[in-house]
Amino acid sequence: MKKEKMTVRKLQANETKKKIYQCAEELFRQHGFENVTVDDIMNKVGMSKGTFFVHYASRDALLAACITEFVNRADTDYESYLETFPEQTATSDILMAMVGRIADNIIENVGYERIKIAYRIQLEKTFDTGMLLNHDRKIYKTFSSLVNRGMQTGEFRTDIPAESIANHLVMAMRGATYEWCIRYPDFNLKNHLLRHFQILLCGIRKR
Amino acid sequence: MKKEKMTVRKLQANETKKKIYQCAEELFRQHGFENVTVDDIMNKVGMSKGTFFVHYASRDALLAACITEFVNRADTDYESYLETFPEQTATSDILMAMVGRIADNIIENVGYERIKIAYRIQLEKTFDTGMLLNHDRKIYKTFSSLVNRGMQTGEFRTDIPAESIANHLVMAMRGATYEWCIRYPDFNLKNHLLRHFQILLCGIRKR
Amino acid sequence: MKKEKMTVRKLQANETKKKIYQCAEELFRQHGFENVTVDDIMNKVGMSKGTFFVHYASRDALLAACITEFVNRADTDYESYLETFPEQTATSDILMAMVGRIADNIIENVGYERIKIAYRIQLEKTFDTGMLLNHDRKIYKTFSSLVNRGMQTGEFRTDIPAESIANHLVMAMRGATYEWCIRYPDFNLKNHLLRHFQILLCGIRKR
Amino acid sequence: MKKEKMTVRKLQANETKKKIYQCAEELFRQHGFENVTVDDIMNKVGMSKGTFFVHYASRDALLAACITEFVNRADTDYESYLETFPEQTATSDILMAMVGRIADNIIENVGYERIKIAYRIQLEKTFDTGMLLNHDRKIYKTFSSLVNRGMQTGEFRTDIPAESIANHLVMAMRGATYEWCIRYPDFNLKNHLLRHFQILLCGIRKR
DNA sequence: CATGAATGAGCCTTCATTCAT
DNA sequence: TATGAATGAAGGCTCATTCAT
Repeated sequence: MKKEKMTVRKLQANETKKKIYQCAEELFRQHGFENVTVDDIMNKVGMSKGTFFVHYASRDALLAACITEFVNRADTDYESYLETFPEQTATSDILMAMVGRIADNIIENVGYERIKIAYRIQLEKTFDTGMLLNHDRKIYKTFSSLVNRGMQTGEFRTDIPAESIANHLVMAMRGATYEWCIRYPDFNLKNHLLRHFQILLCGIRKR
Repeated sequence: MKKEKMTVRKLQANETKKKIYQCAEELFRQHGFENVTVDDIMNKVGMSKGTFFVHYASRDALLAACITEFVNRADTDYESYLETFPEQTATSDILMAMVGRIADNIIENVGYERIKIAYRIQLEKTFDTGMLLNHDRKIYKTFSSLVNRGMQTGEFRTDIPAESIANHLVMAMRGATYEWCIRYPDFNLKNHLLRHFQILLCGIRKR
Repeated sequence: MKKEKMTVRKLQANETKKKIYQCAEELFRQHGFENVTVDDIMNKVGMSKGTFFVHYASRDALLAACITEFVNRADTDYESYLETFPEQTATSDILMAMVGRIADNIIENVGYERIKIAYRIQLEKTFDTGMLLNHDRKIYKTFSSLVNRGMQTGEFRTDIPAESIANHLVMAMRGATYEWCIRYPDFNLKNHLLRHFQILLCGIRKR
Repeated sequence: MKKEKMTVRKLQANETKKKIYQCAEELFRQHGFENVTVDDIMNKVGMSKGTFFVHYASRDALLAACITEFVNRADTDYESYLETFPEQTATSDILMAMVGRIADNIIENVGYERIKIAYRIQLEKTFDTGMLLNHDRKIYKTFSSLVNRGMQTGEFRTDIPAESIANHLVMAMRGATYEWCIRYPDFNLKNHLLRHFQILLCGIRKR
């Protein structure tokens, strides 16, 4: 009985915390990180400023929470996706499918504003940028194993180390994503990305 | 006589404005745009705060001036550089030389901090970002004409429009530069850029 | 049955109130009155903030309770101590023994931090300082009767009223205690006090 | 001409700073150090809060300035006063005159509220308490040399080191002053001090 | 043109207290 | 009784901008 009461209140509290988070996030996306004050957030939430500090130790704590969220959103498990392909599928095709899927994830799951913020933060380095770059290591590994597969099947050139090629691919991904951020909405991320990787693929193929 | 005095004053004024600009720019590079106050700037200049507003309408006006400068710095006339190559030079070689030159210009003339700021500003869009993207059109044209040349000499594939290829190349440049910004100093821009373009080149070449 | 429960609850409540008091007191001694918040206290107690206000009407109410406690601690019954001396003991000796005992009580029973707080509060007069000065009247009486005894036995001068001399002695006590507070720990209260009273004693003795 | 203008403005600025100081000081005396906010001060001054920070780096900076002032006020040069006495004057008389003069200085020049604050600060030790105790060293020396004189003229007992006696005297001064602070206005500092020193003097005299 | 004192809106944070559960 | 989420009034401090000199 006591426990239930506790749960009800905690539920409400969580609701509040979530609302703060959501309002903040929306404002961040609209106006950028540094241009949103605690006042702005709590005005939007419709509660008192003091309440903010009940749920977040500081403005920075909320920022950190946001960034963590962004990273998590981008952290789709691509590895498992790879296993869905029939064994005889050409590595190039897997690679292209992969790139398409990543693009979809970025566009739909992460979203333009969030990505933009993530890219800004990396340039500002106010926060531990390691998080974001670490995350990429997963992508590095994914690409790396993919390139290796292509080398073993004799599809890809072998004069450049697989790892190095993977680096180039990730860099290209990031480059296209950055381009999307600054050209939005006049830039179709998926299309450009696919075409770009087609060119890169030609450059990687054994001839 | 009155005129002379005016001239003297104007000269002094220009001197002052320039000094403000230089001090501000250095501070911006050191601490980032948002973290430098008018006080900081004028402390460094060694003049009073009021003087700042004599020469710049607002803090933002100075920022805008800075960005314009950054763009101009990057605006080396690469076209003329192209003409220095003997007529029979392979387009691939010219392209690679070109990329190397651009890298040198970015690294030495523009500099890491300035580039980083420019890239940040594009993401923040507090200012007219058009400037920066316009500037690139020059590079687009340069790459475009280069790709065209390669197509005419039969070196490059012709199934993709030259302009489109140029777009991919510029995007790759920007991607590598962004990577430099976030990985600095553990990332050799010129090396990576050249290797990356070698791969791209393979993807563009006729086979 | 209901009654028993009530008693149980009351006991628990008292327990809680006491715990709050003890934790608060320790924090006050460590960090000073103004630097301890209700949060700090209840954190140490390990209960919720709301509970504090169940037991104390306000933060100030707790402070008042503390001060009362301090006073009570200092309120050792010195009178009864006096009676332990053989009748023929010289008054000077009793006086000195008395002073030594008071010093011991201050040092060991009351303690440095508590005394310091008490002395500060008297200067701040945020609370009813009367309490503290009233308490002293007991000491006045003790000293007074002692001085009277000395006069009757012909040990002490009689040109100054006994009460007035007692006032001087208490003031000297307080002065030395204040000195202890501000020179702690480089000041041995008991030693200094005894030496000081030796001088005073010389000034009081009949010659 | 330019200089004069400068002077006029600086004069006004100094005026403002002084006004802030005076208003602050008055509020401090009325309500105690911690209970006065920058808002309070500037409300009284009748200028904007920002102006406060033009003249004082922080609230604490103002507090420090106040305390320094208090100390300076108490720092009357008693040494020179000593020299005004005819050579054959009895040391006891000089000592008593000295004490009277110190009392006058405390009462009239320093003032009740300021002394109270100084004594509180010593107990709080928020600030460098050294300042206040250092100042006393002057008094120590003054008393010390006076006691020495008394010993040399054979007026004072010599079984206690002059320095030690001086310590007792200063402590007594401080004790009486503290008493004044907490008993104000029902305590005549000068009278009590003189009577107290008369007793002490008896204790110090050779017999 | 240069100065720098004055401004005031704004910012993040703290904390005693209330109250529904 | 106990809880802890919510409150809101302060508090100290920053900073771009204005303006009289």
